[in-house]
Amino acid sequence: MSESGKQVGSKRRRSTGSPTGVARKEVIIRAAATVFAEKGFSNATVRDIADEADMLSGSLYYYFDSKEAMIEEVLATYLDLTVTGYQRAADELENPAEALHELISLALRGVVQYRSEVTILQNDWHYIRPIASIARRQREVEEIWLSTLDRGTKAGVFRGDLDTRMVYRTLMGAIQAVIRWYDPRGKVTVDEVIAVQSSVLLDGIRSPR
Amino acid sequence: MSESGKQVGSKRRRSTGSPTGVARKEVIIRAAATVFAEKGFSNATVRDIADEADMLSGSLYYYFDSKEAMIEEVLATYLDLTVTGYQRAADELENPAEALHELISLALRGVVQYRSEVTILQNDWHYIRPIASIARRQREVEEIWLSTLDRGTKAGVFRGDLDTRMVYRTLMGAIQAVIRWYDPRGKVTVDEVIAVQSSVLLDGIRSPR
DNA sequence: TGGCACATATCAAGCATTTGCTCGGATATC
DNA sequence: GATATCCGAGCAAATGCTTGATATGTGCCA
Repeated sequence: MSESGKQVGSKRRRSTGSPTGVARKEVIIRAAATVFAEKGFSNATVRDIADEADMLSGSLYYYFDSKEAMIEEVLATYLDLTVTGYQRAADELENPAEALHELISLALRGVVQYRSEVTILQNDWHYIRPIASIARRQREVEEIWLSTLDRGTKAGVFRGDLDTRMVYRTLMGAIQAVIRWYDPRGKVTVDEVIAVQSSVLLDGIRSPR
Repeated sequence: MSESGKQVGSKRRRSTGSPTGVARKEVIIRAAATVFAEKGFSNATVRDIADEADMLSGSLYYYFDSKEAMIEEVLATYLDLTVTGYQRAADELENPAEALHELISLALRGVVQYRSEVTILQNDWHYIRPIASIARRQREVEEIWLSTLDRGTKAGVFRGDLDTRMVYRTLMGAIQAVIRWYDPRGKVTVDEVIAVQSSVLLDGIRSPR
């Protein structure tokens, strides 16, 4: 928020080749994401972030109003992508089981791809919860999942004896916890994780034949 | 660590009635647990803890060497109770499905009962991971669960096509996430949560008949 | 019983460091 | 020369922890 017209210089490039304008801001955001994920929000210093972005801490404040404004922008992009991704999947797939499988798959790929963002979102939940713009988007996510689950229950594909919201939270808990143990450099592939989790979770809520 | 003979005064009680010795230490530990859970480790100040324990920050250092020593003791008790509880359940119940059901149930009750400790364990995982004594106990927990799962797989009760460790982490993720949404003052009882989660998770890994 | 030495427990004050953030000025680009 | 960008220095507040003094209750011996 409170962006002005400073993007004017975004297309310029100084002879040294170091980024300016929007590009520089992106560098800072990436640096902040890395540092926040590594040390946690309140333990990461603006000096750490500046180091990672190859500048001095004072210079950060040319682009951001505060440390908190940085975390907000770090998470905004990820949440936007997530919401629109879920929305499309839920809209396009009529079969509720297929839709849910796709949601689970998308969620897991997101967790792996946006490792820093998800880590921050979990570890610094206390800090983040009060930020309205982020809470709103998480509510949107919840609604998409809930409606998919409800759709499946009404269609008789999913068991009807379970509280939908509780099921949602159970699924999300299992999925998001992946961030704490999955090692992208290890032997296990994302697809294997998707296979195991969607298998366990889907079988757990499917109607008994 | 490095306790001397200061427990001599544990049974004493000064005329004011304020606790001393071991009792006072317990008060501080409870205060620290509350504050750490509320604000996160690095954001909680020793002055916050002292306030909660009705004393001045300097006095804390009569009982503890450092702020980090406090979080260590806060978690030690909870982890001890958890490990022994799991161990007994796994030993006593021969039927793997029953044993796993009991483990899930114990875990969920623990999450609700030791809310502060579990919250800390999750939010400040970065701080805590390096603490050897805690990492060791968490490994013990993992082993108990894994052996129960393996037992069930060998007995044909649980599906054999899933990586056991991945299943364990999926279950644990779902269970521990409960801390973020369960409200003990709400309408939902712990038993209902146990019912839903054990139902979903157990059905998810049970062998198809 | 009274009084004294002692260990326990807490305070009050403050020190050194770290932290988020500010600001005037330098530098480069057009 | 104007604009965009970044530096360098530093300030005010907060934080973990230390320290010397002080109070409080206990055991002991005359």
